[in-house]
Amino acid sequence: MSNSSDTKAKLLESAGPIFAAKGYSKATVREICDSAEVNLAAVSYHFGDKLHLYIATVEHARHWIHARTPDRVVDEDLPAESRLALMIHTTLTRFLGADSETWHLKLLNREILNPTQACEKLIEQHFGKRFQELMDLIDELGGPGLPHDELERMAFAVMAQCFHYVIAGKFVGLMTRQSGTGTHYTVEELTEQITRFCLAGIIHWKSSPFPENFPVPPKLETFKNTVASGHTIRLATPPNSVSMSQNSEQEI
Amino acid sequence: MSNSSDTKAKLLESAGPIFAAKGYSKATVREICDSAEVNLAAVSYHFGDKLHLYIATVEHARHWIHARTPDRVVDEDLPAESRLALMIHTTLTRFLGADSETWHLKLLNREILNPTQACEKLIEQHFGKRFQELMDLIDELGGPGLPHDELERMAFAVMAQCFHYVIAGKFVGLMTRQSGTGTHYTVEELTEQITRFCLAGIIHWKSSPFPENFPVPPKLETFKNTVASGHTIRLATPPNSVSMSQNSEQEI
DNA sequence: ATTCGTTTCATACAATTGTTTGAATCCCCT
DNA sequence: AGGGGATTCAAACAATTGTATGAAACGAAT
Repeated sequence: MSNSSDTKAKLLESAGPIFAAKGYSKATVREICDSAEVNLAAVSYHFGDKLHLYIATVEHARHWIHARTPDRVVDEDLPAESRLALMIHTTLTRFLGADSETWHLKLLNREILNPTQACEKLIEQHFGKRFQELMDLIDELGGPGLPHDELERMAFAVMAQCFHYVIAGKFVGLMTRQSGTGTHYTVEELTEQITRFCLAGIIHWKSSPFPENFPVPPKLETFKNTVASGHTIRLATPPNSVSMSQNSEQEI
Repeated sequence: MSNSSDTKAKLLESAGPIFAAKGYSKATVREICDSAEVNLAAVSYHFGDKLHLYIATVEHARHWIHARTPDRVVDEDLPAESRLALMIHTTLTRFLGADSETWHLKLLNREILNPTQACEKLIEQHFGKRFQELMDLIDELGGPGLPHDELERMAFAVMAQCFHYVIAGKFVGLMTRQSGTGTHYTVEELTEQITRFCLAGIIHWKSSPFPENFPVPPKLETFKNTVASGHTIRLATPPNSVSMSQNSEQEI
């Protein structure tokens, strides 16, 4: 067996950042093997094919993170507000950090946005824990008696804002280029912004009214000659709700 | 010239949904030509190459939307709360609708997440308008005197939540599968949720405190043995702020 | 009807990429 | 020292994809 696990490990370590940066299909096995300084056939020999190398890489990343992440990320003794800030700061730091340091999480993040076959349960388990933690926190902050679905969607609201600066970073850059506020998007400023915004949202959630019977948005096709005026809310929803409909064939 | 523009139009119409669904690199010229029922060489002949077909398609989509979208999407006479709800509803409806009806916007959305060379200014212009509209609305809601950068980031907070269900739809589906709340993610419920949450966040923004001196999040490497305890906020930020750093090589 | 520029078509080419192959090499064991 | 399984290597194969080519078909003007 000799140094068999050596090449295998080199491959896993090299494949991680590349898969994380370029995604499954744009990462080439040649590039990975070059980076790992192993022969091209090594992937086939040690993992069977590219897909199974990828799966092993995701597993590797999950283990790496799992081994270094305590069951509860935040200290129970802190006030809830600080715990929320801490969670947000941690997430932003890890997602916005240099590639070389944070590819593990970025790879999992890629799986979040585009789950692939064999990894769904893993992702579900790992992020499910973090998500539950966030929901508990929101429950504590938002006062008791919040319905489960509202809690869930508020947790998504927090996550969405953290994700946004990772996913749509280039867009943020474009939008802020002309206003010259590009320097206001450091991890610290974003942490403060998101924390304060979400705290206000959560704490005042119950007393925040929804403007009822707001005019239905005109459909795109008839936009030109229609002026919005007060109907009731349009009830027609797409056949499937949000769950599995979007991003149907983006990766793998 | 005969029916030259016929094939050209067929190509543009067929390329749109395909590029929108699969992205630039995964969409193949052959697939597009098959769908358009034109010869393979038509792309080369009419557009030069695949890239210029793509650029033309984005342009086409932008024109299509631009011609159907009034300068101001929302009615000035409505109360600001209703206008926010309307904006959010419109965005969600368009992004979560069936592919065949909404590929124009989805293609532009793809450009947002991953701007490509020739289209940046177009996207910037189109979405810049919508973004400014949103910022004006938040300014009106959040009371006067809000600094520009705070306004900007709040607008991103609203956008981020709308985008989230488009981008991370599969993730939402996975997370909500076990709790059985999948039916709570219709356009209407999401509109209400996001509107109420953001309204609370915006209106109570000024009075929402940031927990100062919250403990610094332990770095991943040392997670296991470190217990968070009160330092000051870590000031070290990644060399570049969020702007152009992420998603460096996802698409062409 | 012939001509000529435009458009379409079937086919071929070159580059890339995942995978395979069979020989060469290494390393442990007796 | 040598046998034998495990591993590495260079080269090749097959499939896909963007693009180019040259002939054929078309349509309007003469």
